[in-house]
Amino acid sequence: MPATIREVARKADVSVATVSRVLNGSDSVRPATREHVLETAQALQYIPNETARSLSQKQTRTVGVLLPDMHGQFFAQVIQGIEEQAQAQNYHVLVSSSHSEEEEARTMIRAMLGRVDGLVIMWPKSRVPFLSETIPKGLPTILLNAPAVEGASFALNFDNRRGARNVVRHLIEHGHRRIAMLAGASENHDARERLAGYRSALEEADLAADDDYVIGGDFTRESGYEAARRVLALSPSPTALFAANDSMAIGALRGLQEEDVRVPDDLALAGFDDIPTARFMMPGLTTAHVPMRRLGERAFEHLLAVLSGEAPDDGGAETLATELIRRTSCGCPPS
Amino acid sequence: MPATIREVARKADVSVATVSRVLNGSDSVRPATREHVLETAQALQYIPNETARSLSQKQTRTVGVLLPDMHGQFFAQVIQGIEEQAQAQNYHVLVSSSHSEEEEARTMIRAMLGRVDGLVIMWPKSRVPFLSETIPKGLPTILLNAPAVEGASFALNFDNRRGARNVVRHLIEHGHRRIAMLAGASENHDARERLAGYRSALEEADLAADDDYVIGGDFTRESGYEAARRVLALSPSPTALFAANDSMAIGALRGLQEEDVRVPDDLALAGFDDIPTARFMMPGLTTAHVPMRRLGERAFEHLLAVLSGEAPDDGGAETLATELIRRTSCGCPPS
DNA sequence: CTGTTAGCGCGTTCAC
DNA sequence: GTGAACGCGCTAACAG
Repeated sequence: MPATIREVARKADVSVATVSRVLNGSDSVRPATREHVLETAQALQYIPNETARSLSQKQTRTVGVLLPDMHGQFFAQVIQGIEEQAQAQNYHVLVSSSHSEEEEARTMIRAMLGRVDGLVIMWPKSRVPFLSETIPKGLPTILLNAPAVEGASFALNFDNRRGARNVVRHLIEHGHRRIAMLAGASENHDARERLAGYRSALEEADLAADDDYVIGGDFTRESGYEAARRVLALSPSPTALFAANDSMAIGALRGLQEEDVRVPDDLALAGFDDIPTARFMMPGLTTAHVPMRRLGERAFEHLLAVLSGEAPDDGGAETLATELIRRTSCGCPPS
Repeated sequence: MPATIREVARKADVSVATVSRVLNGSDSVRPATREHVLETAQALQYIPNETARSLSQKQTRTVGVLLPDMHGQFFAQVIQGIEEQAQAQNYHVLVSSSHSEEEEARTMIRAMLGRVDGLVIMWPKSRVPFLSETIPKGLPTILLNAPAVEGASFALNFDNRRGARNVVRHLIEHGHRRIAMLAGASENHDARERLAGYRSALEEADLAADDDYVIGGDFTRESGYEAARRVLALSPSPTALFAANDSMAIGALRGLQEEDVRVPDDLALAGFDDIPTARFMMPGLTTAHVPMRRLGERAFEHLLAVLSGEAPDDGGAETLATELIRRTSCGCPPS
């Protein structure tokens, strides 16, 4: 239905090569010719067939993005970070969300093969086994929030351990000595790192790290809500609670308030991520800010770099710093 | 780098046509031949080049999705709805978020042209002028949350007006007679409809609709937070506040609580959307549930229908019902 | 500067 | 059943 380059060429009385030249801005074409071609292209409402271009240029100018199912707020921010950079470079973004199941992820990756020039995969699970088996050698791949780099071109992580340690340190500075932790799923890489950060802060302050004080959760608000009760059952009672992410902290806050526990007076609380709502909780949630959008941006930037041969393809890594955000749930005065 | 169909054919000692046949499942091929081809394809790690397939089949099996910048849960949910359906039908999703600027949207649409078989565009602004000028005739387009259907194949909306009316009615049932509204931007279609619903509920109950009681916002938490002060300055004081979306309601709740206003005792509060956090606010936020994910699913379903000729391409419309969710911010007892 | 031509990788008639 | 050959729309040498 739409006009092809050939029709434009015929109508403008030039060759397809010339049309191609003027449309791709490049080469040398006589200004008069150029203008004439441009006009007839306009008149014919000519739109280049991107599929054909991709085929002949052997590049799709598209990156595939695979994200886990959860991470509601993250989803948006990461993609927007990627998308913004991509857009600026005339690249496109093909998304697909696996449901955190290995087999499904495999399927999705296979489906994207041949449609993308590179991949960005967020895979917070501990096992990252499928990469080398599923992704063809030579397809640049950026791994997000994943424990290992094997088979990937590059890995991007937050500084979870240090961030968590800073949060817990801050709680300690407030005078707390019995600090419980609401942990994430043990097979989640971020969750493990944050737990490790918690432990190292405790150790560094010569505080006992009682395993009973580590309560299991799964990063959902619901699990945080349910954990509140278990925290209150702890003996001796902790005076502070560090949740491995804000969603759980928000769930826990709700659960605590239902039990008339005052935060931070009866129990100080801190989270991780600094999701947008954290600031609007009452009290405001102290947390570690995680640059989600930046993660997406860096992922694309680096992908583009290896795509254009400016960066090696053999597994570098980078860590993005987090920042302690003091609000009032930890006991800090309102600013 | 990857193997082509030709190599498979040569290695298997058959023609490319045969390879193509077995790979596309169809036609009649001798079982022995089929198996042999399958094996060598496997051995060569053959992966069909999707770009080439698209070119020869004149279809990309890809849908483009254009969403406004407004971050938040919506983004994720709508895309996931679309993506899930697409995945099931072996389609792909190309995303791109405009920044709510017409010109930018145009650019993004143009960039996707020739790469997609259809478009899903969310455009809550009142003016939807660019469609017919920018989108080639014949490219199926589903419009989301938009006021008009001109030039689109189909339009999908929430029942904002009815939903808002129900929320306000509920507030009235609680005995409130002075109900203020925290409205969204006036150029936003959803916001206008919700305002209209508010007004009709008031009218229906013979309550005065004082314009002073309508406070302007922009759907962000921040605008809700700032609006809280203005609500408190109203005279006579309203006894209930209806926010046009949950984000603003959450911002307002925070602002009110900072002023020691008790919700719902001093001021009842209700929102709209039922975002995941609404339930975890303290008090729980009464709101209208909006099936965001379903919106995405329906969008793809219908797009596929027109793509396969099962549905007309000439501008039908559908409205998705919302549901009143009673929590405690309106004065309802905890369940 | 510009036109001709050969692919890009695959689906698909149309003969055999 | 199977193979040869053409075409999808465009880019990229290679000639002029």
